[in-house]
Amino acid sequence: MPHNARPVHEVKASLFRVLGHPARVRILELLRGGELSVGALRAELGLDSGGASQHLAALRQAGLVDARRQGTSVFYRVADERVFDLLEAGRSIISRRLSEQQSLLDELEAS
Amino acid sequence: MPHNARPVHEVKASLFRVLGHPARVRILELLRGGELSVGALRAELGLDSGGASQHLAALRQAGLVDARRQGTSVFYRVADERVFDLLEAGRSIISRRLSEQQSLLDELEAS
DNA sequence: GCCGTATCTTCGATGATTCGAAGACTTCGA
DNA sequence: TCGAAGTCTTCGAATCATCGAAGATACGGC
Repeated sequence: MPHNARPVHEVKASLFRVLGHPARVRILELLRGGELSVGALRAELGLDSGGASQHLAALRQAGLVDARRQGTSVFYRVADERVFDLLEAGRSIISRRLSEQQSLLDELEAS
Repeated sequence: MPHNARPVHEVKASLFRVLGHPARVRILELLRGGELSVGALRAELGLDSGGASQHLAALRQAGLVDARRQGTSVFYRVADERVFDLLEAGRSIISRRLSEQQSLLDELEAS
């Protein structure tokens, strides 16, 4: 019977906080297609090397990605496919919000 | 053909950022059982009235909860049941991480 | 109208995150 | 061993979120 120093909701919150940055969301989405090197990610994201490393470090610390070195390049992949469930749930909530807003606009226009 | 001022991943990130606070995660979990008044939430969370309102305001702005006033009390409910998918996906990722850590500990102990 | 209860907002201080620049480290090939 | 490419870390400045205290607002009962 372990003595849990950190309440569950705190751990959960810190997981969500890691996803709370556009660059990190995009990184995960890019990694959906398979592993990518930092260079490839940088090219897509338009980040400088420092910024890319910082965000990747955050994702690594959170245990969401794994890194593999090959020559001078480092390749990243998602560590747990379930992050995509998270992203998908997020997408679904947002798309619903947007379509509700759209309905409001339509009503407004029709009145 | 809308001109989208905000890239999707930014919207997504801000959704996750709202969940990036223990108190807000707990609020949503408490609301899983149905609507609750601010007073009831405060009692569970141990928050002062200012703090509770601030967090509830954040959730409201994000469109994750709706409020209903009845007398002097305000009752909150989740606006979109899918947030629970989000929380559930988070729980699942965390629980996997924990069980992996546990395996490591077991190995260590057995060696 | 006035009071008490419940909730919300605002404000300034404090703490955490992010950004950009600089330099350090690792690996490979010449 | 040296240099170049790729990645990582560190630092200070700027930005953003959070906390606690105080006052503002909304409602119902008297």
